Amino acid sequence: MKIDQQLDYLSKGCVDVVRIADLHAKLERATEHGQKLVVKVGFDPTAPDLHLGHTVLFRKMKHFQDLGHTVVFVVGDFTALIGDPTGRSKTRPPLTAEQIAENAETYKTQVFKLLDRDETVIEFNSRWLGALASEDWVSLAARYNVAQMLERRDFRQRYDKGQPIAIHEFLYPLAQAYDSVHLKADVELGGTDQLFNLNVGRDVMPSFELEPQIVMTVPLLVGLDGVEKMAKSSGNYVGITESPVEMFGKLMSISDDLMWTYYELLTDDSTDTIAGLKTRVADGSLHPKEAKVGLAKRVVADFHSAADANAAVVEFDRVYGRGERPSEMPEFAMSLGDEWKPLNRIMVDVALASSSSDATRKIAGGAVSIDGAKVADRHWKPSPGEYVLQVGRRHARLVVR
RNA sequence: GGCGAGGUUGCGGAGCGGUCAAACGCAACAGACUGUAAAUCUGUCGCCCUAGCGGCUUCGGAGGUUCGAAUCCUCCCCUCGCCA
Repeated sequence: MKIDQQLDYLSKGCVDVVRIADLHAKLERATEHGQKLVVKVGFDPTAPDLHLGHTVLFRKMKHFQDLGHTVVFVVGDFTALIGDPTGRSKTRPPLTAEQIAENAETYKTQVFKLLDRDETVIEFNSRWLGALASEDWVSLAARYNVAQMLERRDFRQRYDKGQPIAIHEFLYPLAQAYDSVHLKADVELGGTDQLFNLNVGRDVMPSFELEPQIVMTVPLLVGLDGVEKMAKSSGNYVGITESPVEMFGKLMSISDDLMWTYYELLTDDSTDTIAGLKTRVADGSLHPKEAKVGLAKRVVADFHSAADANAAVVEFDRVYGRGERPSEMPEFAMSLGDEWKPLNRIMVDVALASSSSDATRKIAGGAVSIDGAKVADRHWKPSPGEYVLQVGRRHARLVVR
């Protein structure tokens, strides 16, 4: 691949690249001498609830791996003691060594769905940060100054408002920078919120007689609603351990506009390829739905398998295209011997309604059907057998004995 | 520390003694249309039941005045502006 193509591939979707010319030079040199770049990415060992948003960064790591570079996955077990002051001022509860190990393990299993296990180096920064002597910390701290620290937005704001900034908070960026020094990083990747921290590494490295690392940031992924950033708490996320069918369905529900962002951040397609698809959709030669199916299949295949993705397409088509029943639905059993339950209560049990009042409304609104036939009576009495309860397109199977 | 504004159903925001489960907008949910897209239109949007001009719990918290309070009084808690 030509250097320019490499640059294009590596910087696709990135918000910041500091600096692109330096990256160009490094790539050139690496190619010439057959060397690999050391690409470093740090992770807080907090409980990972991974969703597609996190994979944007993983994928960027993969891109470097695709071009033969070495990716170092740094678990910030030492820096976690400080707690990154970025963003909210919430103090994080300290993690035990077991928790850290466990979280790191979870990360790994998820991350290796995208990354090549054999080509990824995993490090814990306590290994070198924990070994620093007091003199080393003094020396490290001497390489940066307060004015530089205050360039960071949240430090600046707090300082201006007279809110406290604990001294140890300044150590976080420095420790992270030292990671880069220790690893002799060529590139450090992170989210846009990490820009300052990454730049500190860049600033400090020359004083250790190292070439400053290239800093690259990837954006936050917008959630399914197309508005808020993807977050579990907003309910607009796709968890990477979700089933193929769920994942596929969620991706099919995004807007056409959002699809392009997802193409950019969740696939390895080149910017040219994506631009091509966009043109074809615009001129009508490619149906937007097909473009979306393509996207959804790719994502499902990444976290499951191609076969799972194909099965998800078939299933999706059956349920939403032809309105047939899904092959799998949550199943619930009830026994007629139990206390009598009206339909609205059953719906709550079957998780098709949040309360019996809600269920009643849905029945009154004509949204509920049993075995495909609309029900208007909330006192529907089941007799032994198997039923498919439905609220809109949501299904549940009820087994009565 | 001083002065001022305010805390209402997911959010925003009306209401200022009864007819208030509380206007309106957004979000959400369901229906129509469709490509589970967008846009649009319709309905719903506290909880409970044997479903009724039904019962119960809500308007920061605790008391009180009233036949009756989200609305009035007292105390408390919290938030936000401005001045020190």
